[in-house]
Amino acid sequence: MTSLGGGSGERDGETATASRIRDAAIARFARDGFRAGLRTIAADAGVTAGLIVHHFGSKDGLRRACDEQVLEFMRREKEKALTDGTGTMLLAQMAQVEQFAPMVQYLLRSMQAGGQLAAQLIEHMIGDAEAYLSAGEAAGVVRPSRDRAARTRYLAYQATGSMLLWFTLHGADAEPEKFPVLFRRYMEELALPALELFTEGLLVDRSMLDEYLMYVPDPPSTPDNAADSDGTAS
Amino acid sequence: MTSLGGGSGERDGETATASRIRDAAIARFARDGFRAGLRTIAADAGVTAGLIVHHFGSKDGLRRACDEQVLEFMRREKEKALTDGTGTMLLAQMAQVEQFAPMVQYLLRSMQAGGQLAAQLIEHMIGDAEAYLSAGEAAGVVRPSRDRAARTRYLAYQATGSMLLWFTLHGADAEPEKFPVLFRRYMEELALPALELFTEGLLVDRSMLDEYLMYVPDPPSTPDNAADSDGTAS
DNA sequence: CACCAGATTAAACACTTGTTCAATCACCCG
DNA sequence: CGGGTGATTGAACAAGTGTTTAATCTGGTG
Repeated sequence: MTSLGGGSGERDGETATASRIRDAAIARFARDGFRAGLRTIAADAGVTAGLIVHHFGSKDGLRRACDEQVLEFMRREKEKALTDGTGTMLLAQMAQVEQFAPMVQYLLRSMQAGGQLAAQLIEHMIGDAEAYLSAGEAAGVVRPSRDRAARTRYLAYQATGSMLLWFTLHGADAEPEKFPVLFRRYMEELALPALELFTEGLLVDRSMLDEYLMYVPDPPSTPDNAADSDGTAS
Repeated sequence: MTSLGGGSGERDGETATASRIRDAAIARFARDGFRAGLRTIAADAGVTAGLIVHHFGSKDGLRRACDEQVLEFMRREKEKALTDGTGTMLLAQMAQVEQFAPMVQYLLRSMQAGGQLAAQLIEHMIGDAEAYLSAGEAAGVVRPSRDRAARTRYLAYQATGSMLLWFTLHGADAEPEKFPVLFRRYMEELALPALELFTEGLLVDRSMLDEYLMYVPDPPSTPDNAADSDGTAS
């Protein structure tokens, strides 16, 4: 196999070898984490370590190229499938495709490490969830919230974070071929409690919520909360 | 200050220097992650790198000692405060105490890396949540679930995972002194949507849940789900 | 005091890391 | 064919890693 036919081709101004290196790096970073050495990646791509820095400047440059590739891949795929508002479903679908699994795994690794890609991705997901939840509200299937932006962020963090933690603890590090089945297991384990919580809630009465609403002076709409730049300076 | 009076003293059979090294390691691991070098930790503790391996055998031995210390610290603290069933409140309280903040931060690092401590901790939290939710059900304030064990795991992963992700993305790495205020910000941002979701749910009608219950053949109780025996074995 | 065990150190070791450098190779243009 | 340009290599470098080893220091016991 000289080139992966499906997901990853050369970007403009990129030689075939460079993109091969980049793909090998994504796969290796996904498998071993970002502490993987340049020589290992070079061996995967059938080249030398020196050539990598010749093409990408440095290891950090290589990682930036990987980030960009994964992000653009996500952008492309997003239009081909409907999300459930949190991106979890989208990721689950992509992880089933053997070709795309490394990308998803790279993404998880990126979130473990907390890079810029992770932040961008989360913001994307929040944006999608915002649209999705708004549509749901308009259609009358989603309850309105007292603070829509806060709820959107909350749901996105919940969905993504729990998935991240689950994979971290269940050793998604190990064999990449286990990844798709792990993903399915996660979804199966999660579906019922999630649906229960979303349709029926957890608590029987409203006392805790009402107490909180009584206690907190801040009214529903806080425009500066959506930006999340700094917010509370005290 | 020769010894930290509050949280960390010598354990039995441990010299004062050893515990000083261990505490320095916890703080340094919390600050820089587990890739922190032995020489850095040694400098923090005012000793040499060789002495560390003399006392702990290896870097991994040192990390095991740190894990054990943090875990035992958590065990001790757990009895002094009521949890909200997920451990989040407990962590939030502890993070406010300047002395304990490194422990909490070490814990987050441990979950980022996915070690054994993280798995143990999550199991602890799930156990606590189990008891707490059961008590809530008995008291009539928590709705019963069709699969209590699955819901418990789900809630624990949600709470812990979203917190982990939030801190990873909001740069809890940087300044340790920012950690307590970051924690408070997280709780404030989270409280309203969480309470809303827990008391009112997200969806207006039950169609999605009913569809799922119709579609899935598996009845509520799956005994092998509660144990989750294999864990991180690979 | 002599002696020993443990704490502690400084230096070296073997290894990996990312990066640099000069040399070679391949190919395209004139 | 000549020449130049970028791809590519292998070796070297400097810095860092965890670990080992021999030596020194220290304190308690006979």
